[in-house]
Amino acid sequence: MKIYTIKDIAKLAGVSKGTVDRVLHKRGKVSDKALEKVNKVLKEIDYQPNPIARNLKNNKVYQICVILPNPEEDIFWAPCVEGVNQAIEEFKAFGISIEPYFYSPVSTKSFMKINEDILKIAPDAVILTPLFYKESVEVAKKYVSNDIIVSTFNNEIESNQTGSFVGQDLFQSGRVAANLMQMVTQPKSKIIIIHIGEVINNALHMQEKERGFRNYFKELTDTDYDVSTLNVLQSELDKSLSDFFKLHQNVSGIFVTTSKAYKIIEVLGEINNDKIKIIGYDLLPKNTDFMKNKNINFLIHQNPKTQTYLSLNYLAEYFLFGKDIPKQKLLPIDIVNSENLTSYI
Amino acid sequence: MKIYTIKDIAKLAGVSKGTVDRVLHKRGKVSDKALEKVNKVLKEIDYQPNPIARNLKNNKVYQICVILPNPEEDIFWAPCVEGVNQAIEEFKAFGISIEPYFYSPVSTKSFMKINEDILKIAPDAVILTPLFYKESVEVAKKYVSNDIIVSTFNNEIESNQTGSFVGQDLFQSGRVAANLMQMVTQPKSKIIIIHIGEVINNALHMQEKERGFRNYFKELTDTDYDVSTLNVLQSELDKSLSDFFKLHQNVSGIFVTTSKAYKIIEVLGEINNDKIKIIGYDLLPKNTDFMKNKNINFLIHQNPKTQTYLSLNYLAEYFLFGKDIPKQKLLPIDIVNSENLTSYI
DNA sequence: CATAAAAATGTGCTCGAGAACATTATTATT
DNA sequence: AATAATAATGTTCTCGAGCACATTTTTATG
Repeated sequence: MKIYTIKDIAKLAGVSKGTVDRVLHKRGKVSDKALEKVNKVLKEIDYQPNPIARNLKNNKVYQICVILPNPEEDIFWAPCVEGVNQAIEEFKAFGISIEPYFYSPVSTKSFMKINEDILKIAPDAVILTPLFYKESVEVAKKYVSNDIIVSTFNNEIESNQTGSFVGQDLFQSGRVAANLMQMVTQPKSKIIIIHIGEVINNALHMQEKERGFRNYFKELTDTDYDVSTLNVLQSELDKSLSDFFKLHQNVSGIFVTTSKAYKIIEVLGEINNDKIKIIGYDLLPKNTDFMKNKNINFLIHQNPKTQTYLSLNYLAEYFLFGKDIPKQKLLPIDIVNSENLTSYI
Repeated sequence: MKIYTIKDIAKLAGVSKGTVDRVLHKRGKVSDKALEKVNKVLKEIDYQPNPIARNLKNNKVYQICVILPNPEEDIFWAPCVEGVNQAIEEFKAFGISIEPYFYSPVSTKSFMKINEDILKIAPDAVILTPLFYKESVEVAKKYVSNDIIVSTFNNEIESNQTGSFVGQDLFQSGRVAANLMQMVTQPKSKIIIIHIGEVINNALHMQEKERGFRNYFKELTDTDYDVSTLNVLQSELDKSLSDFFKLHQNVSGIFVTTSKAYKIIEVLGEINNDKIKIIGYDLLPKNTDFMKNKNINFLIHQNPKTQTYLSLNYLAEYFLFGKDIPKQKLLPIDIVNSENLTSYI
């Protein structure tokens, strides 16, 4: 394998490297004769500019801001910080500066405040999780009009996003949960979908999961399951759940659409012990603990760490080597049980 | 964020960049006074050499050979070729030359032949799958003594390997299968472990999976399952299986330790239709087809493409940027059902 | 045909690390 | 104290791409 350089091409074409450069970058001022000579050589060889040399001259420090809900308020976001830290370590020697910024997941105000601050910093790119949909669309627009690349992860926004979206197909992940639920319960069972939130928000992602879950059972023509939905605030879970159980007996499966499945066990008590099958999301320590004692049957891993790291990786490779940023990357929907749990953490 | 260069350090320490370089690389010929001045500066700042500039001078083309069983003879290896091709595309501009070589998975002779050829080529690194254990240990030793880095994937060898091993914890993956089997069958069920091979070989990996599978059921004190093992040649499967079923009635689960689960359905016929639960390995087209019509319940994804790509990635980053090669990387044990299948391919 | 204007082409510098080579300072020996 | 020997330090070149600038060639105009 021979690596061709601009100098090689110049020699082969019988012109100077300046001319080759003008042809490669279509900067004009090249005679038809020279153009032809260079193009002929380019057709014969497979020239690819050395990405390392190309970058050397460009000794700019690129700045990327990652805007995250504070993991101290919602531990779900903690792995994202790990992803950020990993990327910081990996890319700092290449002149990529990455900084995390935290807002309160229950306060749109704090979210807007952080974004204003970051607009003033004027980084080269921002990565954000559109927890608050409307506000996110709004700030994304502002960033883009200031030539700041916007990448999103976890939740998508329908907007003229300039970076990537990294996440999961939530509808499909609902179907995955449904398939698992079918496997571990008997036909005609009673199943509850529970949305547990810290605030009552317009969370599209919960609805998508429910849609997928119900869609799967709707397709099963031979058996019919009794699926109902419960929408509760985390703080009111205790009362809501016992009220619900008074009305509905013999529940055999619970699908929790958020990362709060452990709350269910805390309320039901560990006495449940595999009578009611539970499927939830995310490998929070509390969830995995309950998984180890078989109180939670399956968890769907949304891989927040990889989501964050990958988003950063795309931006870094774009800045450093001019690689394309993929518009959308859907991560695998990982099914976790008590046995493959450790292989994911 | 300020990126410090050798020049910066030289200026701060009041010496020339030659002296700084000598300190950094411990090449001696530095007075105590100068050493102290430079070290003081180095202690204050976080200097990391620009990996890009460092590599620029070293315009060597690194050669990596990937030694694979021929995917035309066993389609399991086809994704590995994809992984190789992806790596070729990604790294060729950086001066990393990657070439796949194929041997017959049923012929140790062809394996040895390929390795002799590659020893003559004398690449910088080889990646191989130790399908034939003894022979692999032998060739690995030869490579290492010729200063050729050896990485392995899929199967590990206990040898003075100089590169990485990328694979899965096979014992644990057996446990994963067992947990799934328990979920989809009733207590006291009859379960068969089937090893289907193209040749009767000393395949450690099948045994590891069986060990894990049995280990899980042994731990269940409250219920006891009837687990038996069947070791068959692919060509004799039809007869062996019907013989087995004559002796054993009411089998409710089959765990296939290789990628040949589809063979079982081909023999049982699609009439089986969920009576016998089947768990197997690997997303071969034939397996995934049977998964879509719910004839196979779960597949464990060994991610051969990622295994190959990752092995190459480790080597590339080692050659290009001097990163450490991790000794061992265990990939997640992915559980695949009909719904998350597409998210993996 | 001379000269200016424009177009085409070539040259040389930059980036940061690293090392060969050149130069200066210090020590040893007579 | 003069000179050689050695140690210490500084200077300069390399790598490939890219671009500013210098130089040469071609075309236009009187």
